[in-house]
Amino acid sequence: MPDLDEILLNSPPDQNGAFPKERSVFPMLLRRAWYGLNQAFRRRVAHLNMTPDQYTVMRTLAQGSEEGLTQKQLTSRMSSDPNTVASLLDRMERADFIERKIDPNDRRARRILLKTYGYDSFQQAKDIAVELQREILQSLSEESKRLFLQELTTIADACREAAENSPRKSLRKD
Amino acid sequence: MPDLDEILLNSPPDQNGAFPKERSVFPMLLRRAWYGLNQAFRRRVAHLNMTPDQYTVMRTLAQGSEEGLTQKQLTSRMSSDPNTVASLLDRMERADFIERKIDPNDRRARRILLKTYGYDSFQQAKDIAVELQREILQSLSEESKRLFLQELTTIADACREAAENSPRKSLRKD
DNA sequence: AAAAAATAATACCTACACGTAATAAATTAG
DNA sequence: CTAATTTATTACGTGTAGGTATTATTTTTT
Repeated sequence: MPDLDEILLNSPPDQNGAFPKERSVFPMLLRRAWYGLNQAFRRRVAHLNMTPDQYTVMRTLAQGSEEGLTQKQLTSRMSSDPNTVASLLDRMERADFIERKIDPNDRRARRILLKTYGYDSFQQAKDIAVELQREILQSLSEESKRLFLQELTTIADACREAAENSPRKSLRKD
Repeated sequence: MPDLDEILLNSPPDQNGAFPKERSVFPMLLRRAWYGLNQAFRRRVAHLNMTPDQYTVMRTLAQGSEEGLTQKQLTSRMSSDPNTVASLLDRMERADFIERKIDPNDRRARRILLKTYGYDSFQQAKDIAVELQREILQSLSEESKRLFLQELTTIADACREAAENSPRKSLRKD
């Protein structure tokens, strides 16, 4: 007795009436893609003593303004969470990748800056990231790739949207 | 000075010559989609005292055979890792969702079975999962949805492939 | 301008990802 | 048939996701 998801989304049963062994349901596919991508990248940059998420921070910083980004800005640009970003930055500070400076305009905020060592490590990791991305996207034709990235943009926005419309507990102020 | 990824993958600059604020690079999009999906689902099933990954376990078990699955099988079907699955199952056992029985044919292996409470919780979560999925995929036309799931299957496989071709450290036996 | 509300970050907690090493049972080799 | 090897799981460590509560500073209200 297949579930609803299967009826909605799965590939049709094969000649034996069995469903293909790897479920083609959307969350499962996204899971496979995300974990696969991360595992590949984690292994390829391990020698730089850097993790995939730390690379994401550096990449975001490198694209940010000269005066650095606040943790708030980082959190938003990375589609992440303030708690996660804070502990990520703790480790990156200890690793000498970045430094935190208090924002002169708002002393609650900290501006995050890439240090020289961080920037150099980032440059090396970037080549690896670009190559990995190329390898993976190569599995689609030029046309499919274009469509896929477009559709994925729509889906990513819909996921964000769904998250925002699913309140944490209660947003009521009693 | 935009990086290579931008040249390869980003949307073109807007009228002011600036790149759109949300990067359209593949890993960033995948990140947004995955975290958004999980956050939405986590919040919607929080009242069932269940996490997204625990749901994935239950879903996989519910689709498995009558005699349950071994942790090895679970790990593979979830595209996960033996360590992660072991600790996930520890918590689910304590929560009374599942039970572990030693496989009579291979006493190294444990067969995981959904308990009644787990099955009932799963049934409730499933409706929420199906609805969420519907909401998200609704953002694409029928045709785009079909194409997208097809392309995502290809990409997910390519990611898995890349991970497997990126060895952990050395696989040489000296 | 003092009190109240909002905001940036942290502290602390549980859950998960995944690496290395250990353990135990099954399989294979000599 | 015992020894070496492979295999399923666990033990333990570090890093990330994200929840609630607290702290420090701004901004708003009266």
